[in-house]
This record gives sequence, structure tokens and C-alpha cells, in this order.
Amino acid sequence: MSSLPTSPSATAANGSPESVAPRSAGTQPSATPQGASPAPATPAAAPASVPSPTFSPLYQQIKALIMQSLQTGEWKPGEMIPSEMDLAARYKVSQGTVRKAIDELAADNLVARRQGKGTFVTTHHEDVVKFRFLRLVPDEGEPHYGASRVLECKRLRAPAEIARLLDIRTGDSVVQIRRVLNFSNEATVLDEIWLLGANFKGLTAEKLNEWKGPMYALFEAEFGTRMIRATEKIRAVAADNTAAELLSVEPGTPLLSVERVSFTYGDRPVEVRRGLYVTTRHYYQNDLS
Amino acid sequence: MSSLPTSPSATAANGSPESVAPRSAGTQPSATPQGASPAPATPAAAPASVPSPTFSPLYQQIKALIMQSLQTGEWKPGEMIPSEMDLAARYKVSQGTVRKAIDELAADNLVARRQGKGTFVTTHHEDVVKFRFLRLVPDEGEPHYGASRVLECKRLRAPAEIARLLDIRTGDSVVQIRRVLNFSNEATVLDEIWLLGANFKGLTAEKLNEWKGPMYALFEAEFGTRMIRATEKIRAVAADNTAAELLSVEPGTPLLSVERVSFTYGDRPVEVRRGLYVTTRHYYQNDLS
DNA sequence: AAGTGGTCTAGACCACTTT
DNA sequence: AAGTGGTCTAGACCACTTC
Repeated sequence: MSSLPTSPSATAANGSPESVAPRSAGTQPSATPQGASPAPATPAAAPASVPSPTFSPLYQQIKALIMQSLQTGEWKPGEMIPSEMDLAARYKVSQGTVRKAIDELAADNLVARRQGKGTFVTTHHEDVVKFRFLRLVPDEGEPHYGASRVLECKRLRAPAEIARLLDIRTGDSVVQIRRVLNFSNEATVLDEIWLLGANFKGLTAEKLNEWKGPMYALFEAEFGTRMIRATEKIRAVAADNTAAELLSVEPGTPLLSVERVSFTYGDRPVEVRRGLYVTTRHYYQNDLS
Repeated sequence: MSSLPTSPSATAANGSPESVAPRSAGTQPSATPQGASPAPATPAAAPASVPSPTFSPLYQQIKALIMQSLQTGEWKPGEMIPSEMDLAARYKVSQGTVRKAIDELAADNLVARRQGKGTFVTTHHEDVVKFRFLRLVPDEGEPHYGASRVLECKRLRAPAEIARLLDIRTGDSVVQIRRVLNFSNEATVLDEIWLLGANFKGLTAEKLNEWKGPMYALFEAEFGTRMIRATEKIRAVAADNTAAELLSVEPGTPLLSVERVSFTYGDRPVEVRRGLYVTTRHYYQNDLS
């Protein structure tokens, strides 16, 4: 939520809302590229003061500006963002600085660079992204996504625990979904999902069932809510009667319990999900590095 | 294992084994910084030939060279590597190119930069690194590492499955370790570990029990084998009688099964590990991004 | 041919740490 | 004060894609 971080010399509100720093726009690199002193009388003495309360490098500020444009939908998922040269001109910084900002956005998987083509906003429609958020891999053969069967989709008031995780108040509106995922015709995942009510008005079981493809792609396309990060807490639990029946296993069968909180821009939590995975013919893949 | 990749213009064997490219070493940036043209008569026409069979950017070659020095132990875990300027002089490239190489090594967690101090080889003695390889977090309180009780440590011939994962032949020598990890005085992890026999001559239960600290730190310090990456396959399983007894749970209790393969330099597997985690008061933490 | 991202260089200055 | 990594710039050229 923080807007432009204050920078000792590089930032100071000037006229243009797009311009980041009041730097000398001339091609000649002046003696003080960082911080155009508004007091031209003492050009050399001015910028030494103020040892910077909250220093933020230029490229971080550019990154924040680009992220803001992503959030507001100026550049939508799947679209190309302006070229590095264009962004450099827009923000009045060098191409190298824009480059470094985009480097970080690419590392965060918010955008993807394609040489010769441009830089594109990532989307949950891509195969690559799917595997980032569903790490269940079959023992044999390639990952394959079966159909999602929605059992339930209703609005209700958030229980205390869910509200806490979503950073809302107990009783605030949430949407609850329950569904079963089949992998090669075997019930493999039972999901219980809570979504921020405010962000998902009009979400129904029909919409979910009609949708072919990842649920997050639907959220992104129809509700303008893009999941960009998640944390998971994984445990082994025993199947209760309900889960056992829905997953066609014996009660007491060990299941992987995956509690996920997903975040959108600004690190705002928008989804809590509790998945129960049958791991007899699949496993949860993780890489440590 | 691949040595210096061939590069169209930037690479060609010259005298110095350290020098990467036969570029003009003069301080004056010549008209052709890429590929010093020996024929100054036709400056624009020369370098177009040879469309590069296996192109590899300079900084990748530098990265490989630095990694080689890490592997051979020229710079040991915990030590500082030469400054960017020194490395630039050594490899006869610009500081910016060295910088980019180190950037990637830092992203891979092979080195860590510390502003004002230098760049240091990472080590498993650091707290930060521990959490990269042991992701079990208590429900309440801070992560705390209890003592490791070694049940067994013996040499044996690799079973087929282990041999396959370690990329050796069935029957080749391996070291097998079994141990229990206590977290705040509760048995929480039961590990069964297989190590490449060739790399761990002289490893005994005594050495393991005397060692205070992470096992990987011992491997790194005493056996020159540094784990830099691992993959894990996670499942939920039921405790058998042996595991139940050692972990003080009822037989049949759901446990997290974590099958890990760890790799050292050159992506060579050196360890296979099967852990059984009690997840009643702890959970496996994972971040998706 | 033109436009995109990717690499490489050189030099300036800043921030941090140690001497 | 000196040395380290961190930021920023400007310009050149390369590789890939599209027109």
C-alpha cells in the first residue's frame, strides 16, 4: 500500500506524476545525477544533508510503479507491457534502471520476458504457472489435470479462524467452495476454499463448473483477482468419514493436509484453502535450493 | 562437467588459462569491444561469420569458473571470495560482467553478498541455511533444533533403488545412517539416510554423535561434500511398528514421508534420505511464488 | 529492416564496513 | 581514508522475432 518511498535525494514531488526523480533530463550526466537540488545556489553543498530516513533505490521505486500499473489493470494478464525504452522514457530514467526493475518483477513471476518479443504479464492460463500452485505429481507419467467437481459454493460469514487468516473481521462475508479434483479418473484432492466476499461477488457453482481450466485463471479473468504468492502448511492427517467417502478411501487413511493462504498484490490475503491429497499414486513435489 | 562453452566471438583459447576471452585489454574502449578484431581495416564487416554452435554468454562462463573454484576448495565455506574488481582483473572482463555472474551465484545460494564487507561462500553453519533444508516448523514458538540421536551408522552395499537415485551401481558402497531428531524433547523425525560411500570414508556413529550442529555442516567441514540443492517427494503414510515405537506414537498414526535426494556441485547426487515426520505439533512449511 | 530483450563495457557516485 | 558491494547512467553490439 505504500506509495513512492521517500528517498533522500532521488525523490521529491515534482509536477509530473509519472516522473520519479527530479533528475536532470539532459543527455549530459550532470555532476549530481542523484538529486537535482532545488536550491541551485549551492550546487555542491546541498545534497549532503539528510542522511536518508528511508532510502529506496530508484529501480525499486520503478518496480513499485510498474507493479501499480499491473494492479490497476493498465496492463492485463497475457498482455505485453511497454518496452524497456518506452518505460525508461516514461519514468525519465535510464534503460538499465528499468531493466533491473523488470528483472525483479520477472524473478517474482509477475512478468515474463521473451527475447525479441517483449515483456508480458504472466497469467494463470499458462501451463508453467499451474505447476507453481499445484505440486501434486503422479508417480508414473506426466501431470494431468482432471475435471473439478464442485460440491458446494455459498456465501457465509467468516468463522474466526478464517477471518484471522484473511485479515478481515469475524462475520465478514466470504465465499465457501468445496470441490473434488480427479486425476485420471480417481478422486485425488478434496478442497475446501474460502474467498474474500468483497472480491468475488457473483461467483456461483455453475460458473465454476462451466469453467474449463485452472480456478485461478477464472478468478483472474472474471474477478480481477490475481494470486501471486501463497504459503502452505503441510501435515499428515487421517481421513475422517466425510473425506474418506468423497475420496473413495477407507476412513483413517493417511492424507496430506495442505493449508494454503494465497495473496494478491500488496500482499493482501484473498484465499484460504484446505486441501486433502491422496498420496498413494501421487506425491507433493518440492525443491530445496 | 562441461568446461568452457564455445562462444562465437568471446571465446577462443589463448595462453592464459584464467583469461576467458581474447578481448582488447586496453583501457580505451575500442570500436569493437566484442571480439577484438585483429584486422582493423574492415571494422564493420569482420565478426559476422560463425553463427555460434553453442553460444554461452561471458558471465555464464565466469560463473562456471567461479563455481569451479568453489568446488575445488580454492575458496572454502565461510571464506570471502576475491572482490569484484579482483575477479574482473583475473578473468580479464569488466566488473559488470563479474557482477552478473556473482548475482546468479547469490541467487543459487552458493555465495552471499555483504555490503561493505565482501562476498562470502555460504555454509551450512549459518542459521539461514538450516531452514532451507529442514522445513519443519512448530505450531507455537520459534524453530528449535533438538539433539540428534544416531541409532545406527554402517557401510553396506547399495540396494537397487538407492543406487538408482545416487546414480551408482547396485552393490556399490554406501553409508547408511538411522537417527531420531528430538524437537523440544519430543521425538519428531525419524531419518534413514544413505550417503555415497566414496565421499564419506571414516564416518562413524561416534563422529555423528559428537557433532553439535547440523549434519550437513559436518559433511561440509569434515568430508568436503557440500549439499547445494535437493528435491523432495512428500506423502502421507501410516506409521509401522518400528517407526511408531521410535517416535512414540501409535502404529497407524499418519506421518509425513519426505524422500529427499541431495546434490552437490555438478548436480551429482550424494545423499538419499527418507524422513518420517510427526506433524501433530509441527508442520512442513512451504512457499509458492 | 525494425523492434524487442540480452550482453558487455566504462565510469561515476552512493552506502556500508573496517582500518 | 580505503575498500567493499550497490546504484545509475550511456552507449555499443548481439540474438531473436516479426514485418
